Amino acid sequence: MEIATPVTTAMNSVLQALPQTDHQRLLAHSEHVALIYGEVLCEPGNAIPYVYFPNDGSISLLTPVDGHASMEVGLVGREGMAGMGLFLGSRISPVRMLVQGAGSATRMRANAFRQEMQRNSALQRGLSRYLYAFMAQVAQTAVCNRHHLLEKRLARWLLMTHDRAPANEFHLTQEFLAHMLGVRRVGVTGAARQLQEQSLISYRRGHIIIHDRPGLERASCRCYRDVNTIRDRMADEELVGRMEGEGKEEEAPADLVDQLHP
Amino acid sequence: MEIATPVTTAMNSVLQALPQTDHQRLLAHSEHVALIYGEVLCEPGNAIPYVYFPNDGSISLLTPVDGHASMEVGLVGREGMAGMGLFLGSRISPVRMLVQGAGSATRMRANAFRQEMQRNSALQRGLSRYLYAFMAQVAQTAVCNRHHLLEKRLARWLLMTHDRAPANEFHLTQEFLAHMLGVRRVGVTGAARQLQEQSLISYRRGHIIIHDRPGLERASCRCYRDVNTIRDRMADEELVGRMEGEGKEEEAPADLVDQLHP
DNA sequence: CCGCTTATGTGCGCCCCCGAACAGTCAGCG
DNA sequence: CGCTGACTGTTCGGGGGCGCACATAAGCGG
Repeated sequence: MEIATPVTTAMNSVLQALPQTDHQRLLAHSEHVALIYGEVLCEPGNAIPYVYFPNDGSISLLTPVDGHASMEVGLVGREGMAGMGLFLGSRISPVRMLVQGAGSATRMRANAFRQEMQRNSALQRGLSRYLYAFMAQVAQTAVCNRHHLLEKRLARWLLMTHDRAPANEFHLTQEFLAHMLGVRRVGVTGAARQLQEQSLISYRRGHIIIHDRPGLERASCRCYRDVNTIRDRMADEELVGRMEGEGKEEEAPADLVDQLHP
Repeated sequence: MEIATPVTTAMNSVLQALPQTDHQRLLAHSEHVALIYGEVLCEPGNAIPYVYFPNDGSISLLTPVDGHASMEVGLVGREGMAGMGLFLGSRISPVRMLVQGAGSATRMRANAFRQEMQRNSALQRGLSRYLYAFMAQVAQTAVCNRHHLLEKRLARWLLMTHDRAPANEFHLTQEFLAHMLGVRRVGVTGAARQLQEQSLISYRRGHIIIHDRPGLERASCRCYRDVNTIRDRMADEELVGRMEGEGKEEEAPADLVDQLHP
């Protein structure tokens, strides 16, 4: 199951999965806000003012490098929440939170969230599951940065953004893209042109249109699929867990040699 | 505060921070095991048989790339636990768990851990805090992979391993190192020689000796320091939180332009 | 229609790292 | 003592991405 193709009336998945009463109480302490392209919701090292549950659009999490530059390590859409530091017991964000795809979100003040979280075990479970998937995303980004060509990474990035966007087209400059991917703008120019020559996308002065999603998936590295697989497996496991209770354990050791010399 | 220089009689920090009664009950369901260099504790996609609380030595977490190769995204020593998937509600590990520095650990079966975790809120808090620091480590690895030269990344890796090792020297081949860093072995040969020429380390047939730790820190990229800073800030925050209860919030928006054109 | 800003495109030299193949060297063991 | 396997060192061409500088073009306000 994918995040599904963009729809106009989306709703945050974490909130949606909550029992009705929990959901209502949480909404009572929240507000609905627009996410504006380029807006910075929190700087690294600062206290987190709000947590955000995106409905559509997406929030990019950026880690600083060498004190000044910064690049994307994860992307939050309606499948999750931005401000997970609070969930883990810190008021301080280690990352920059940047609106990368315009849209809307439900937001909640830090203190309200902390209180709600303590008494709402369904919310805890939902966010734990999300965190598992998110960590897989960050880890995959780490290896992807190291191994894959820019063109494939760009394709993956566009797919991830498209999954979380309300439409097939969105505002997005090459300068911005270069910043996210941690490369030069001219690098993006070249990679984007190659995707355009394959009729997968088209772009024009900060406006990108996705034409051929399946083609884009083929042009992307496996990381896109692998991250989705891990997320969906987690979701399946949750369902099974609810139905049959506790499962059984399993051993699975091997040796390094198998990896180094397959 | 650093992880501190290696000592012979170390104890896992997460366990140590628990109240006496919690600690005892947890140990009653655990066992002490040796960590053997090169041992694979869990393969990605498999059920997690045990969680490990290292006392000394370290466990490397590896994410697969393109289905076969895999490289390190995080390192677990006595500051944490391996098998965090269980903490987040999944029985399945998304990463390979590989013993990278020989030593010892306290381990616990998956089911026992899940039961203990549910009723032990001190353990939950401790692991949440650790997870926060660990996520920062993974995120930093992602940007580090993208931006920093091999020599600096190697220095960082050696420092991280040294922090978690019981001695100033440890078994470690260049082939292994190349695997962790996601580069060719010959690349490691060159980078390691440069560190050796600066008298920071010496190595010989799978045996590395750290000679000049401060020098190694200077040769490393800032990522080493930055990750430690985040971890320590989290620890401080926890102490303050315990003493004065709830704090106050803070706003901190800015604009992307500040980042792109500082 | 003009000029300014923003966004995209091109060219050039450079260098780190890649892939592959091969040579040297130490350790352990029969 | 010599064999064998494991570990380290060297070389070569190639290419992706870098930093820099400059050229073009689309939007926008006056």
